[in-house]
Amino acid sequence: MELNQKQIAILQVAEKLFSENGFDGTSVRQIAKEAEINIAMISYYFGSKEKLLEALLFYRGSDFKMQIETILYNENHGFLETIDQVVEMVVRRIHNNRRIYKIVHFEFSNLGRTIDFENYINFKKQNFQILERFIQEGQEAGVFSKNVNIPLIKTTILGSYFNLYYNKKFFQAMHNLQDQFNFEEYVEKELIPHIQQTIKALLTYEV
Amino acid sequence: MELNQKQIAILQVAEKLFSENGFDGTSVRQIAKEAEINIAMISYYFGSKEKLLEALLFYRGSDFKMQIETILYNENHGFLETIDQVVEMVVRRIHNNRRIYKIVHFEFSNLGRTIDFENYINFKKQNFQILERFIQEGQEAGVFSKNVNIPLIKTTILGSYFNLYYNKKFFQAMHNLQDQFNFEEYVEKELIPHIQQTIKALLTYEV
DNA sequence: GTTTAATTTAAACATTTGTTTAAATTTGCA
DNA sequence: TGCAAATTTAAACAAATGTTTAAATTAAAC
Repeated sequence: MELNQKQIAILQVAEKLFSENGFDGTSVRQIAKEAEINIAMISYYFGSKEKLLEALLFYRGSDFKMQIETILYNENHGFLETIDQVVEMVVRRIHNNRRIYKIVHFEFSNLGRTIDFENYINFKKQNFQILERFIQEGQEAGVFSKNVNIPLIKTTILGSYFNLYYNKKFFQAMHNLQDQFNFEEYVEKELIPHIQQTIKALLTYEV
Repeated sequence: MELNQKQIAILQVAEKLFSENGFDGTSVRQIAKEAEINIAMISYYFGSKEKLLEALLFYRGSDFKMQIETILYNENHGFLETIDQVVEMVVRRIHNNRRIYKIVHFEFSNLGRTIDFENYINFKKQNFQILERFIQEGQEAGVFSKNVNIPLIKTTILGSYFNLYYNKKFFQAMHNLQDQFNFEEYVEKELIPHIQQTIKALLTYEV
């Protein structure tokens, strides 16, 4: 599907509004107003509101292409240093794509709404396999513990990020962080080091 | 606020539907139909749809009372075994309350919708402080590493659970788990041990 | 410059939305 | 039993929803 500049502008507005207010909490009139277009343009370009969401997922799907391979096969460093780099990169990437992740989590985590996710899953599968192979190499090299659930390692990395993101408001209030809590700064200075430390600990922990 | 049986039944239906379809994706007619009541009963009992949500959060808030204290101060066991028990209990508890957590995550993670969360935050704060004190004791006993971000430990535990929950469909497809993937079983047999292992590793990891 | 296609517009559409009304029914109590 | 309060009902309300229409405007092609 070819997208012109106007279509991309609409998708970006839709992504913002869907992630802030949900799919059902966003009206096509809101999107049209914020994107400064006529309501009918949404049907004209995308067919319907549902198809607009599909187009958005497809559009962002191509953004998911990741540079993990270049880090993993630039093997000048040790396994533990490489893990640090991978965690840093993964967290920054999901932070950049947090809106579309939120949409996916909330609109598709139940069985109700269904669209074709084959591309999405295939892409994630590829990414995962690269990480899986790296951890296995570390295990064979005797650096990483063998008794770990590799799929759940990614779950823990992403989960730590998103649970902070989804509870941002409460986290700040709970831990008496300064009023003008800077989420991005906290991610860089606290969350990324925490996850790095956690994953390294797990991968070197002998039971 | 006193709630009779009929009101509680309505709240439970609302909780199910809100968590499956979101607040805006659920109509009062759906709730009324599934709860087998007349639409007007929602206004009659709760005032409005928004106030129904507030009542639900308040109702579930009292469920959040947790039994962590009884585990932590039954100090027959070592610190590491106690951590295992705490993780197990926390995960099971959020699993039981997963619907209301999802509602909170998605309806309140952005600044748009706001209601009074003081009770919710105060309660979570109390829970957190119990855990915090326990970890500090472990640190003073020389069992736990001192270089950890305690607030983020809870973030990692909850995040691991919810990221699996929100990606259930994809996780299953990605890792070629059997078709009749049993989420509850996977939580018990794989996720809980994984998180236990992760937290113990982190708390004993020396940098 | 004319004609054809693509884009943009305002208006209208049928539904669905949350809420209210006023009458009917049930319940609790003297 | 009689009466007042609480509950339940069907119907109606205005407002908002996603989508379509047909005309108007702009861009592209010849």
